[in-house]
Amino acid sequence: MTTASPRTDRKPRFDSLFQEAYLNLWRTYDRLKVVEDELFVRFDLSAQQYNALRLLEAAQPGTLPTLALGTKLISRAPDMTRMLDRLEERKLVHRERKPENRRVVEVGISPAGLSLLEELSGLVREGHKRQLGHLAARELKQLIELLQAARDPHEEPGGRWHKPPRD
Amino acid sequence: MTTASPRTDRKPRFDSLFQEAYLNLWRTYDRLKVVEDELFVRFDLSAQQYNALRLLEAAQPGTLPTLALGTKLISRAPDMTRMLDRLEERKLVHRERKPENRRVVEVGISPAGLSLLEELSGLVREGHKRQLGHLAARELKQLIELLQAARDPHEEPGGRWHKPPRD
DNA sequence: AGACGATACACGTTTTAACAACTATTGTGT
DNA sequence: ACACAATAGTTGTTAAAACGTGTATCGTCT
Repeated sequence: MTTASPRTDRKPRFDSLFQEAYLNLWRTYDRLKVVEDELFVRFDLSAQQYNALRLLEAAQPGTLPTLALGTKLISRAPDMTRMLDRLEERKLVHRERKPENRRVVEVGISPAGLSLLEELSGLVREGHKRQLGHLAARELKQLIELLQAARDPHEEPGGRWHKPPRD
Repeated sequence: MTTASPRTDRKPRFDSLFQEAYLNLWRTYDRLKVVEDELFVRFDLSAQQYNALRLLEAAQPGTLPTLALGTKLISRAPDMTRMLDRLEERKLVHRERKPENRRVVEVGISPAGLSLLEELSGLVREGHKRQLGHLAARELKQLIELLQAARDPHEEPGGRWHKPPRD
């Protein structure tokens, strides 16, 4: 026999605290993503592509092999080739097969790519402020800490995103 | 003149604390999503489809108009019709045009849909535990609070996801 | 009652994502 | 040196997302 009073006693909207946390994470990501996408779409970029350009900028003046770049992205990308095809077509990156190991393709950001990043930098900063500008620095730091702790077991130990041991 | 020592002094990986928080959010969502997707893919479901089924289950024994269901989803879905097409094809939901207002299509979960949810319920619970089981209840609650605060200005006041005023 | 705007979906088309299979190149063991 | 496995990308194919447009229905105003 089930208690059926769908109006008054709010049934616990979540199955567990874990689920509640995850769904809140999902929802929050989705809402904030809207703000960011709205910005990038004006430049025919995805957040992922911007992320790639930023990584290539950071690698300057060096370059990165295609798949190495793929593993550094925030969100995994199973199709680096075509993503870079699109960026190369727009002359934002350049690719070159290395003579000493003809398997790897080195990717670097182009002057056009760098100037696009510069053009975007102010807007991106404003965008992030619109996303989270209402939170105090203390809250932001705490949020970052908790997010790191949340994903910690799901990161590879050596990886770029692994939380450094506190102290 | 720029200080160029790419090895030792780690340049501040983020432009601002806002960006650091958002990218941590993105990364954490992406890592935890992997765990969830891995589960659902075995049943040919997406997290979004599961979410829809859960909402229809909660609406039981009633039904929901197509677009009303769309707005309740965690992540917005601009193509409810075809998503429901797929679920209907698998007999997990049923649809019916209302006679008194022939514009709206009411969607309800089917017995097959309910039994799929039941089959999944244990696995989903385990999945969420694998995602976040390493955090203490106190941390989870704090994380939820912060996530709510983070997205609060981006939610419609009346909406399902709006934070209830504290006290 | 007929015109007009709003509502609720459905559909056509174009981009991406995702997965698997394939090619070229290099390293390794015998 | 030759076979074989491993590496690094690429390409083909299928499925899903995104976006704008189209269609039926209803409400409202005159």
